[in-house]
Amino acid sequence: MGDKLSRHMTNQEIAKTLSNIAEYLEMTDVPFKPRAYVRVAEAIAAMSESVDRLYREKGASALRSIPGVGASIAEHIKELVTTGHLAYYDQLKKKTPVDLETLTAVEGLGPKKIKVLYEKLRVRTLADLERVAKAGKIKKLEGFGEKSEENILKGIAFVKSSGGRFLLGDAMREAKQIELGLQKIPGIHSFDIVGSFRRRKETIGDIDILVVSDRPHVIMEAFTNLPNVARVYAKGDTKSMVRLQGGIDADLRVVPQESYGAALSYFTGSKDHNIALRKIAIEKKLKLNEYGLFASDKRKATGKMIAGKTEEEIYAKLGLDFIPPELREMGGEIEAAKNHTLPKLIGYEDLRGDLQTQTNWTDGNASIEEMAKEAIKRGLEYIAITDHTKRLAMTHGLDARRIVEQMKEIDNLNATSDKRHGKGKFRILKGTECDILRDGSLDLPDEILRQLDVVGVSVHSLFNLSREDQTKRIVRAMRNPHADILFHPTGRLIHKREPYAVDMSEIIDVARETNTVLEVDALSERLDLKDEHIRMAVQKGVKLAIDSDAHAPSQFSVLEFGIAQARRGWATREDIINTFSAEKMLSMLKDGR
DNA sequence: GCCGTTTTCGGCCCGACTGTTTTCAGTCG
Repeated sequence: MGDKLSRHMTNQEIAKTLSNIAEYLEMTDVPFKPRAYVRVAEAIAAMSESVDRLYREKGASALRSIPGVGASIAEHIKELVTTGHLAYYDQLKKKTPVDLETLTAVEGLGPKKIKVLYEKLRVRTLADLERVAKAGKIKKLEGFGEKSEENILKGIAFVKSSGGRFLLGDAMREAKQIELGLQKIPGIHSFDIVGSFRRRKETIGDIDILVVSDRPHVIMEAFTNLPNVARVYAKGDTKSMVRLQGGIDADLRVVPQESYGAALSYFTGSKDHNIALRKIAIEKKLKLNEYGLFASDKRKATGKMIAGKTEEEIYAKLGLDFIPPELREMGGEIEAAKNHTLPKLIGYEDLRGDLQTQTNWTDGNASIEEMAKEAIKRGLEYIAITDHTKRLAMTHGLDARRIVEQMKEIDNLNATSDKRHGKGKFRILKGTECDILRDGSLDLPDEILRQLDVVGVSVHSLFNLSREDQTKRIVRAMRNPHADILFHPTGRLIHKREPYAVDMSEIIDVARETNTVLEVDALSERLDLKDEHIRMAVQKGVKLAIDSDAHAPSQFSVLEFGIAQARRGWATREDIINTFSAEKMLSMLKDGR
């Protein structure tokens, strides 16, 4: 237990505490303070180096180098990482002891309304909220009404429907922690995260881990004592189950080397995919389970083992091409594997550029140059700078005058980097994330759009137009001769907001007709397009782009989620325009320069 | 609470939309 008390605090945890403080301060109506906390929370969440470590190694003064951190927030962070608590925060919590995170997850509920609900109706949890809403007590409150109560009930239903599932990105962070913890243990031959995580589903119920080792006891001991384990449900000889600090459950199983492939396949699923594999085995007079592929022998419990060490040999013995985990969802992959018609999926190393990034010209937190440097570090050849436009006032969106200025800066940066690296090394592309206005017109004039390399268009307002109006609006934007890419086409936020009502098959048809690229926004709360829409687009020959939507250098890492999503949509390298060189990619866009 | 080619105070990304109102507060982006 000793090392659990002094365990390091992650940036996410610090950021969450600070943003909760901001919400509590909103309740008290103090001006500007909340913004100060939110600003720091965002900066910390986007940092790649650990704030905890920064403090431990360089002291409190180093904390001041984080943008937005002054004397008092530095003190708070210090207290938080050294004691695990923050008295100031505890005080605020005590005053309004509500489950902020779940209540704010309800669309339309913010700190002010939560405060009223607590003070008038003692609402602390989602269950309390549902009870008073159903009892018709909310509509009687001042400032609320019939409609608010209805919307709250709808919001509760949506929050509940996420049913304890976690975003792939959050699961990935936890998985990496576990991997780091286990890496140090001697006797681990291999370590895989299996289940829906390995299939890269957009949300994950729990983290299933498969370890090959001859020393299962050591593994069990080490796993259940990892610093980010909050509680242990079960600890056996070959299987343990725990709850992690972040709230996700994780199961770990140890298998022997000879069963590795069979176990990998079995625990990766999907369940229906496994059933289909077992049926094929039975047709071939074989038996498949988590220990291997066996000759069925009616007299004995198990016959001779035919395969099991690797997944590849199991698929081969069943007469199937290897099926990548992302496709194991019973979407026709078995037939395709039988007929040797599986697509050659885009690979995790195939992206050469990123076509949506924001900078400190609007709501990003790094300069164009810093974003470019990080992209270079990650092996990309180009990025498009696509800051917001003026309609998105909150981001200080660019108008025609400022975007012209930005273009000049990009020209300068490209020119100086040409001198440093030689021509054709890395290219910063001029772009925009141009708002689609109510009527489908765009937030920048055509003569500006014409000068940009990459024009992304997207919806950030009026999410509740009718399906017909929303579709019409987006289609009109796509028909603009300069609109190259439709960014995050459905606007959904997983667990937070439904996609807006829009006819995706019409959008895909219009994309095809107008040569508009559809984006796969890789942010793990967006993953927009969804896998099924990617597949529809690919089938119709519509081109896609996989973008990070990065607002900070560390956020390029989400690209892997976008690639995963594209793979789940059966996309190949050729379907994705930013797998090509900058020149080739640009030639594929509408203006085709 | 933070910050400064506007340094020790006085500003702080702010407009659109919704549902409540009957002139506005809260939320979202």
